Amino acid sequence: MPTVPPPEPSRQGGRSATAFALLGLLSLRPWTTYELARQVRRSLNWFWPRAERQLYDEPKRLVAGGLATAAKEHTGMRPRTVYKITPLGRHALKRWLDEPAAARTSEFEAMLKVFFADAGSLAQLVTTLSAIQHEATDRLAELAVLTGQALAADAPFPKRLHLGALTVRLHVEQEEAIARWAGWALDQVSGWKAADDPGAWDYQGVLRDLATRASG
Amino acid sequence: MPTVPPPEPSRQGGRSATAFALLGLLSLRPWTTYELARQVRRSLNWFWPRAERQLYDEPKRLVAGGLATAAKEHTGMRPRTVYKITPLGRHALKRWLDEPAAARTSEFEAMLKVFFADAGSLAQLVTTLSAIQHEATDRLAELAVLTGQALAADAPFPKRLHLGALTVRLHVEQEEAIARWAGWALDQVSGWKAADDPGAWDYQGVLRDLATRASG
DNA sequence: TTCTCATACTGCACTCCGCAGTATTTCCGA
DNA sequence: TCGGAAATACTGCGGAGTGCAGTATGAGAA
Repeated sequence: MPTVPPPEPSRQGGRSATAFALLGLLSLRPWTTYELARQVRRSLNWFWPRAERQLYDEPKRLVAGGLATAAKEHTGMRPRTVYKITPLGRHALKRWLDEPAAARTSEFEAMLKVFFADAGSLAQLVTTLSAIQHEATDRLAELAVLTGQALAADAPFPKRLHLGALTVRLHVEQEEAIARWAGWALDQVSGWKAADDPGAWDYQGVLRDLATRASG
Repeated sequence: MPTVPPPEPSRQGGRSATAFALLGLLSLRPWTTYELARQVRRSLNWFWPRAERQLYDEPKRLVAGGLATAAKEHTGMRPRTVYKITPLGRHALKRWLDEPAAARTSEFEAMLKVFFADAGSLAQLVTTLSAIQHEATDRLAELAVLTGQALAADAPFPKRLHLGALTVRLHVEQEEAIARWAGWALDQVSGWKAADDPGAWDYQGVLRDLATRASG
């Protein structure tokens, strides 16, 4: 038996997940690029963050592939482009749902600083941990606002709230987990002598606990 | 008075966080690029994933900036490069710890599929949720192995285990949170009529609950 | 009427990635 | 002891994605 060459599935016609993210939004209604950018920032940013710059290029590729159409419109002298999904686009979207998704990845520079904290001072470590905690509580506040808006009577897509409820719940739990962890970590390091000297802190006990939790 | 030009702090001499990730490893001991790549895969991959390709280019930039030195060695005919941190490199690493870290971001394509699940079938949604759950439990198993290895008597950096304990604990809790969420989500959708029709499911109740949790 | 903010983009340089390609060495089993 | 697989040790290329700067017009508020 050969050892695992399952070659990373090479997506739907070679299109990126970003393409399908935008196609997904286009399946709800037509948008201008600017609106698309705002919507990505509001919702998709939580699990598929992309720079605004990208959001001006990607729809052009969708049009080139026949998954969307572009209509040039005007607001006075100012031109704008409105994108609309095609039947081919809807079909591609459905098929994309069947393909295995890429593995989750996250970039967390602050954890890099925690991991290499022994190159600096205990004060630096405490500052980094506090910043992590702040970021998490800020995001929780943002999620609260978002959820409130979604519940308002004039919210944009009432027929899709069930999916919003699923996704938002994950993000709230993630942020809660991070905030809790940061609080715990701050508590633990308060007993350390230095960033490279945990004093009497029982890290072995913590690790043993994690080893069993993770395998159970 | 001008409005907000606090220009994003433009990292330590314009170097990327990836540069400091490798510099952090080099602060522990000298490594060859290949070893560096393996170590990044084993540890940093959890919070700072980078492709192997990148890890062959980045050390060259460190050398160009005087933060590391490169020594050409040989294993028989096969050449290899060993990188070593310089005093300037250690200094830069310390100063990097003082700068605010970039915001956390995560790419989670499967959640994109959950969010746009109403473009497809309920079966597709269930498959996606199961895959998410599997990925989380796989990672928990991986973390258990890693933790076990770290506790072994001949583990590589015994003086740094306290930092490992902090970081691993976050990852375990994150994966647990995702696995729990996926289980809950599978349970909820089992009562749905279709991906675009949640039947009698009380998503409003879920959202109201989240709104208060997130703001509390 | 002036100023600010929102709208609506493009170009450029750079980082980073995936893939393919090219060697050599080491190890393990037949 | 010989052969093949896996580990070691890289480079080149094209494309995705980013951040920043730059260029307009329109709408609303002071």
